[in-house]
Amino acid sequence: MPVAELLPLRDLAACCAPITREIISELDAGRLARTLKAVADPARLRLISMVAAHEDGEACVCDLTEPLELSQPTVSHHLKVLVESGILSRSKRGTWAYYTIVPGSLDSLAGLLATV
Amino acid sequence: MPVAELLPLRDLAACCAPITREIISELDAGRLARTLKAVADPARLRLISMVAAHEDGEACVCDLTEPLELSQPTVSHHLKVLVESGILSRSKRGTWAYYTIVPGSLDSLAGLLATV
DNA sequence: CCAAAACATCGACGCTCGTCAATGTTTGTG
DNA sequence: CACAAACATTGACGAGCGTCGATGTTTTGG
Repeated sequence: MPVAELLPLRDLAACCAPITREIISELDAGRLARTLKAVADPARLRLISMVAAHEDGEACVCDLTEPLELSQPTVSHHLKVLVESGILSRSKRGTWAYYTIVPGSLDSLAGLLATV
Repeated sequence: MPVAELLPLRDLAACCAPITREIISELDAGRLARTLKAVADPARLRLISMVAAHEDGEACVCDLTEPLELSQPTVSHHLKVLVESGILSRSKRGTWAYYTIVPGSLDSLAGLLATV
């Protein structure tokens, strides 16, 4: 089944204006909050940072578990949250799962927060 | 006692580079996550939006309780979280408490998320 | 076909968070 | 001074979240 069916971030960036332009609707507030919650975690922020800084902009779980000092299931859980939010994308090659930052996703999210 | 002693947002914007420039430290990740958590809530997003859209960019609790369909203590709680995060500021005039968006706060937060 | 490696999923446990009713505090008014 | 209005604070409850150990799934290698 295709992965890119519902990407909350893409929906938000396409439909919504920045927070301070007009009063955000109850529905959009809920969707934006869910995406922000995905980023509002120390472990997930570090994961994003580590994926971006890694070679070729992609990293597998084994690269991330040790420096994060978290168990492998926990890291997999966090990565899943980030993928479901449209911030990371997952591509499996062999036994390894490589994670990449979805281009423009963080900028879209930032754009919804910015005043201008 | 003075209020503007520890403003997490101001600290973060002053000390940290965007997430994707270099690997964020464990300490900075925790601080940035706390600030993001303050925004990652539907009610608080709508509060920010409503304060920004209100006349003169400021609003009191009585202006916000009814359209949010939340109790007054809950609204006060959310506003307190936003003030402690450095996103809103509170100024009391008479019996009323007026809330305003701290200039540049949202942009600083957005800047930490943006890729460029 | 069997064993090992790399992840994903599950179940469970504490802890935090959002919400409200009740109460406290401060300011203005008669 | 007494009363009302506007908020803030407290205490409590249920829901959600981060974490882990244990287990399941898939792929590679012999």
